[in-house]
Amino acid sequence: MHGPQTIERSRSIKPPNSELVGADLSRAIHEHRLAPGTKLGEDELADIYGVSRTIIRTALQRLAHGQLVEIHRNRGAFVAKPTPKEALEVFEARELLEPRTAHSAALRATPEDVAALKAHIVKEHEAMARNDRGLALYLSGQLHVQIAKIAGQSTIADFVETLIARSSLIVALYWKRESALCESHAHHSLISAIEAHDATLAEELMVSHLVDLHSALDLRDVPKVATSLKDILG
Amino acid sequence: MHGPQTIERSRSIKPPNSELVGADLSRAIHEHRLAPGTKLGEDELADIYGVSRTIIRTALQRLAHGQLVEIHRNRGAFVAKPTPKEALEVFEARELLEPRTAHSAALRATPEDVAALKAHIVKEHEAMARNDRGLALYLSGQLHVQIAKIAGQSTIADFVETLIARSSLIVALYWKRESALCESHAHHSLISAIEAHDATLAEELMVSHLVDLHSALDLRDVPKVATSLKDILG
DNA sequence: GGGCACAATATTGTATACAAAGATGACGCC
DNA sequence: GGCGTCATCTTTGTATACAATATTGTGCCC
Repeated sequence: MHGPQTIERSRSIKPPNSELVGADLSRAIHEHRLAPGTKLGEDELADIYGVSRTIIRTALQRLAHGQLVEIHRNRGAFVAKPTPKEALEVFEARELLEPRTAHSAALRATPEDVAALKAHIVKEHEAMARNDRGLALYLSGQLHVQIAKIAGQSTIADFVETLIARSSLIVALYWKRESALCESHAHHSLISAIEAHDATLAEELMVSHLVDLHSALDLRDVPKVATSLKDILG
Repeated sequence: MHGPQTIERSRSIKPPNSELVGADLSRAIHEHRLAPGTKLGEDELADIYGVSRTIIRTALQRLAHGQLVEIHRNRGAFVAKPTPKEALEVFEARELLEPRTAHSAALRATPEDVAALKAHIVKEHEAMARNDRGLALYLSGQLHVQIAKIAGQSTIADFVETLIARSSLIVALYWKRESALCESHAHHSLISAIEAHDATLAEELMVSHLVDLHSALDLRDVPKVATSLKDILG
């Protein structure tokens, strides 16, 4: 069984604060180590991270604001389980924002930016080669965030970051296609366009990449990771 | 002097929770009763609302995530003071998102939606007639939020809500023009276009409305509401 | 034997106590 | 007299204790 137990606490000497805890949980969700719907008990997490519930609550509230976690009053926090409608909205929002960020990024990217993107892709490949699906997925999302940041619109970049995070949950629930190779190819050509400062091409590539991702989702069905009850009944 | 002291605590019998406190503070910021840079001391707010610092801290953290409040570690929370760059980004983001929401809203608006928008405008007029600039400003922003919600994209509507809130701070800092009449007119024609389901027109009107707002800002200067020190020196 | 009511338990919500960090003011030194 | 340093004080950060609510298990009644 995977769950909070599998999260390794950071090895820093100082006890982690809410930001570190939040980042760690966020990463675990990104990498699909925490499945949608998983209960995030406060005492449990407090034990794991070696801090008081105060820290944990702060971290959970932060994640809840980013809609990675749902908090039900008096019932606790759970890894969010986006509905098909929400999933659709997230991808529609991405299709609205990200082509624009790709465009701007292509115009503004410095050689250092491009180098960072390429280094990122290398790590992505390594993770895939290692068959580390979780890490590959995380890195794949972070590339989109990085492009948004290069675009120099930190406000929109923040939005994109939120959307990417939620996309990870959506992939966990609604992904129907196994091969992720196409993605890697899409990222390559995208970076090439950015490197060549071909904004129009970058924008077009981003559009088709997102459409491709979007079409790899099966939003008709109920979530694969069903409620425990439903899971048993199904 | 204006400040937290002027906030009337809600009269409900039950003590307010963090959501209520956050909403109240948010409203106070929207209405310019709390100026950018104002210190939001935890004990002070706890006294005002009659709750413990726990509640206040939760509320402040929520507001900080929406960038209405800045929290500096070990220094406390302050009403945010967007820089000119941030202000520009907020309006660029609005110019990217809101025309789209106006377009969708025009296509989807039900008669009830339109009625609600008109009722909203009436309240806006009343507030202006009463010379209640704060309330008028709040309502003016909320109209944009309402349009985004009618568009049926709750994800994007959330983004717009954030941007509107920050816009209120930006107006407090960078507004150079006194007359707000044009706004009212813009809102009128926008609603008419939505009522007529003329999506293209609604989109265009939103663009020009935002450009108009944007151009009414003076982003070259440093914030009007200066740091206390600067204020004295200037 | 099934279902409802109630009690016991576990978990979250809130308040408070204590610790740590920054801000302020006084004192002494240059 | 100005400036730096140290001590005091205020304010925030964290942990813990207590209260309130939801959940679960038990027993009774039908």
